[in-house]
Amino acid sequence: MTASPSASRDMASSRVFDTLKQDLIRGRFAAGEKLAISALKDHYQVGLSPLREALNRLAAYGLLEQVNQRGFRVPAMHLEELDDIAGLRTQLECMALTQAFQAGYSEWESQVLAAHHRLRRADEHPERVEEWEQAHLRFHRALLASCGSHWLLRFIEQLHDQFDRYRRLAPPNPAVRKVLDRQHGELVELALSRDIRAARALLDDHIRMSHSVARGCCELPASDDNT
Amino acid sequence: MTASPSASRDMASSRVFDTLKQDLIRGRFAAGEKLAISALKDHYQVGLSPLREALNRLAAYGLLEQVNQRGFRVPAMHLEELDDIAGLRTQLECMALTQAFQAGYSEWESQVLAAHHRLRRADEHPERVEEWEQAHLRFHRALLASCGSHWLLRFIEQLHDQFDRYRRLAPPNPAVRKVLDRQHGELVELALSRDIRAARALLDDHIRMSHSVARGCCELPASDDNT
DNA sequence: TTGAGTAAAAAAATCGATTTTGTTGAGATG
DNA sequence: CATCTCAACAAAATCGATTTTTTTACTCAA
Repeated sequence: MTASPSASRDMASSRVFDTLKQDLIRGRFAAGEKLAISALKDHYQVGLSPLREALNRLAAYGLLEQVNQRGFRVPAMHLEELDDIAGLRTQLECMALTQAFQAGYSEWESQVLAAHHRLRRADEHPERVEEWEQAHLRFHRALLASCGSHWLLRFIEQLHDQFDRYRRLAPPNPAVRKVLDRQHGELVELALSRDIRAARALLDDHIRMSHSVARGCCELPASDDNT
Repeated sequence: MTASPSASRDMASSRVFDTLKQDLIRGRFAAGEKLAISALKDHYQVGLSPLREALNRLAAYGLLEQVNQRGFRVPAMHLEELDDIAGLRTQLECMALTQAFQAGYSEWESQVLAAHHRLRRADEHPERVEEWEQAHLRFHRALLASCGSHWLLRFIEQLHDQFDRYRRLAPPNPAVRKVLDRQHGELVELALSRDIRAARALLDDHIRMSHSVARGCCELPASDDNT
């Protein structure tokens, strides 16, 4: 789940890194907001050192900004940046998809099918949003997993997190969700039949649709409020 | 120069981040080596907290590995990974180059010319290796700077650092250096004439050449020694 | 009223010490 | 002789307190 630190459930800094990361992606903090370190310390029940280490990791990961001598703040959100993220994500995922189709064998197919099954299961309980989100993330991960490039997967993961930060601003939309879900199923079929061209086009559409949904909600939130 | 923390010359943690980052890229530590934190503390003349914060950032950046409850270690180096890095770097830089050519205007052209001039100047003093390295990095940065994608540039920078970690293992080779230098000049010309196709091919060659040089030295160092 | 200067308060960064965890090796046991 | 246990040690992670820097609040002069 975490990007960089081959995480450990035993370290306070890793624990707070994971939860803070999720909270940032879920939009629990306002864009541009300055983080009050001592408040976080109380909220997450950790000491200063592990908290600061987690904040440093998140800043290096791009989910926080660290400024000179005045702490950490949540990055502002701009329509422009969303477009950048979505466009690059499309390119990198299509690249990875192509390689995954070329390199993937039966183990990969099994993992994709399994992940898709879990995603459909999660679909049956629309109220458990976080479970669906996790299954969704894992499905897309499984789809590209066999691409063979550690670094490409790493960047895609990072972009996905950034993208979700925008996408999560949008309210749930059952109609859109239904379309996206159908696309997931089609992606699985195209993966099994190794139809690269069609799969790339579909993945492109898939991201484009989430993109336009997120785009609709991006202008609303203030881009630079301070606290 | 640094990737994530909009750096400040005033923070101990940022200072040690920068120097440690350079030392890692320059290969001052053996691949796979476990870092002795208290030794680093003495060597870099900082306290534990800023040092640990820097280590955490470097781990999130991918220049260190953090393991459970046993500190930090320098990532092992594998031929396989070098190929991954080089391949992805080629793709991303070609992508950025194309966009840069489309979007770049006179200010960009000026910056490219200026950076190239500084690189040629640095060439005149082969003994000042670090100056050349910096000028080289800045030249490539200037070439892609106008591509318009913050995230693409960020990933390229990260890959460049990873690539250099391998490339720096190779001993200086004046013959290769001469070819690479000529290519820099040609890239400038192609940038000014906006010859995208030729420039992409040349950039591909350029990276491929560094890649093969680095490749020659990658099998020698032990891939997983512990301390 | 505004603006520069300054002192008090708040926040961030850092330090030193403590706690926790992992590692090593001697001795006991099968 | 191999393996297991457990104490002693070393290292990492964390805590609490201190130092440094920024921000705020206030005074006084233009």
